[in-house]
Order: sequence, then C-alpha cells, then structure tokens
Amino acid sequence: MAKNKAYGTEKDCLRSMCPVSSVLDIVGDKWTILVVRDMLLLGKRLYSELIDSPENIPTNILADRLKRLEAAGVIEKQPYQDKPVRYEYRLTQKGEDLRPLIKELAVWGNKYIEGTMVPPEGFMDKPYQP
Amino acid sequence: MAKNKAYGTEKDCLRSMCPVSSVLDIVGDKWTILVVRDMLLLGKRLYSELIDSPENIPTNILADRLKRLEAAGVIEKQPYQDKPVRYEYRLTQKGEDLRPLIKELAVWGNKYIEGTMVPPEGFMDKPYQP
DNA sequence: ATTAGTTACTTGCAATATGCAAGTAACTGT
DNA sequence: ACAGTTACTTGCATATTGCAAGTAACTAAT
Repeated sequence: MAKNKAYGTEKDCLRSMCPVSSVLDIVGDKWTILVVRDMLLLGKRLYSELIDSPENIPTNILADRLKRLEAAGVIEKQPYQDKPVRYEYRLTQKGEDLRPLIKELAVWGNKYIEGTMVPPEGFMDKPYQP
Repeated sequence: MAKNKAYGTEKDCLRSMCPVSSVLDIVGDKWTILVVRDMLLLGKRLYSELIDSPENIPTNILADRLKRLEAAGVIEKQPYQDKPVRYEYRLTQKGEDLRPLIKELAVWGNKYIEGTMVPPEGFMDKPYQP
C-alpha cells in the first residue's frame, strides 16, 4: 500500500470519456462496491461495522477504499465523538444513487449464480431501516 | 500472466453467497465489463475488433478476459473459418442479461462524471444494429 | 499507577495481477 | 523466398492485494 496516499490531488485520470469505463475507474474493483453495499443496504456507518462482512475485507483495503470513496464524493466522513476522535462515514446522494446499480448486480447474481441468497422483496429499494 | 491458465477447473470460489459479491467475483475488475460493453453495444465479435477500444486494453489482458468470460458462460467461442482457424466470440443469454447493469453504469457515469459522452436515446436498450 | 484490553487504523512485506514490449504460429499476398 | 497480418503467448518490470504485526489514543480492571 502506498504510504499516506492522497487521492484526487494528482492525475487519477479516466481511461476514456465513456461513462461505463469512467464509473469503473472509480468503483471497478472487487471491494469498493461491497463497502457501498453495506452502507446502502445494511446502514453501516462505522469502520467496525464495515470490517465485519462475510467477505472479510482486509483492514488496509477498507481504509484505502474509504479514502478513495471520500475523494470521489461518494461518501462523507464526519467526527461523531472526541477523545478519541472517531469518524462515521455516510453516503452522499452520489453514493445513494449507486442503489440501482447494486440492485442490478444482485438481480443478475440471483439469476445466474447458483446458491446466492435472494434478498427479501423490496429490500434493495428502500433506505435502510433498523 | 499465468501460463496457459485453465479457468473453472479449480477452486475459483466465491467470497460469500451474497449475489452482489458473487457477480463481482466474475466481472469485478477494470476490464471485463468493457469487453462485454463492446460486444453488447457495438456488436464486436472478433479479437481484432475488441482490441480496438479507446481504453487500450493490453493484448494479454484481452486474451485472459475472453477465457474467463467463456469459462463463466458469459460468452461462447466458435470457429468461423479454417486455414487459419479463427474464432469469434458471442454473448450468451447470460451475457446479454448484463445489459441493464451496463446501462446503470452509464446512467450514473453521465449523471456524476463530468464530460462523459451521453449515448443516443435508446442506444443502451436494443441489440446492436450495424 | 501500572497493566490489559479495545478501536481504528498504518506499515512491512510476500504473493498476485497488470501493463508493456517482444516473440511466435499460421497463414496470405508479391 | 520474403514481407506482412492476425491472434495470440511469453517475459519481465511495476502496481495492487492480502496477511500479519505494529501503533496511537483512549477505557477499564488490578
């Protein structure tokens, strides 16, 4: 992992002006969408909640993806306590708008990948309710 | 690149039974969806056509992704001539069904990534017509 | 007051994947 | 015979990932 890498300050440039490839330049890896999934569908906001997924995201990857998502404007980080200062992460509207994409992923997965869990009716559509 | 790697024969296993993560286990990288995009939206079928994208996919990556997509049942490879034997790649129904996902990628990209090209009305919805 | 946790990360380093250039097999055309 | 083309494969440098261990800043127990 690069030491203290700052995202957005340099040329993290797009490969082309195709909207499809441009989105993949932001969320096109095996972990980023899973972080958004947990925030969107399960209402997770804390590092401790996000680290706790069935896919076992490594701690350094989670920290890195939170930084990238913040730099991309998909999430926002805000302190929710002092001593020690701790942050929570929330989806922006930009992040919320990834919902239809995540829903289509789930639809295709349920149709073509045997054994995948089918979410309850309406689960993908509404904001998380505890 | 691994020498002559055979996909599907070993444990290329899923990280969890979540449909979202399972789909990402198949198409969750920066290149795979772009190959499907070109087949779906531009009707490309030949290696020579697929290598010719604005994102400049490396030749070894294209060859690798075609193998993976075939192993995953998203595309099919068939010979279309002898001497020399040459193959064309076609989307299966499983591949065709990635269309809504690719459409959502484009919608989000056009909404949030400045300067991305907006496809003509209906372009994402119909099979390719020359 | 020291010691033992806990949380939210960061760092080091080995393993894996990517990207570029060059090589190759099997042709075609001159 | 020789150059050119196509569809890849191979080698190797670089970048990304994944695991384990380390750390700062606390809290709670002895």
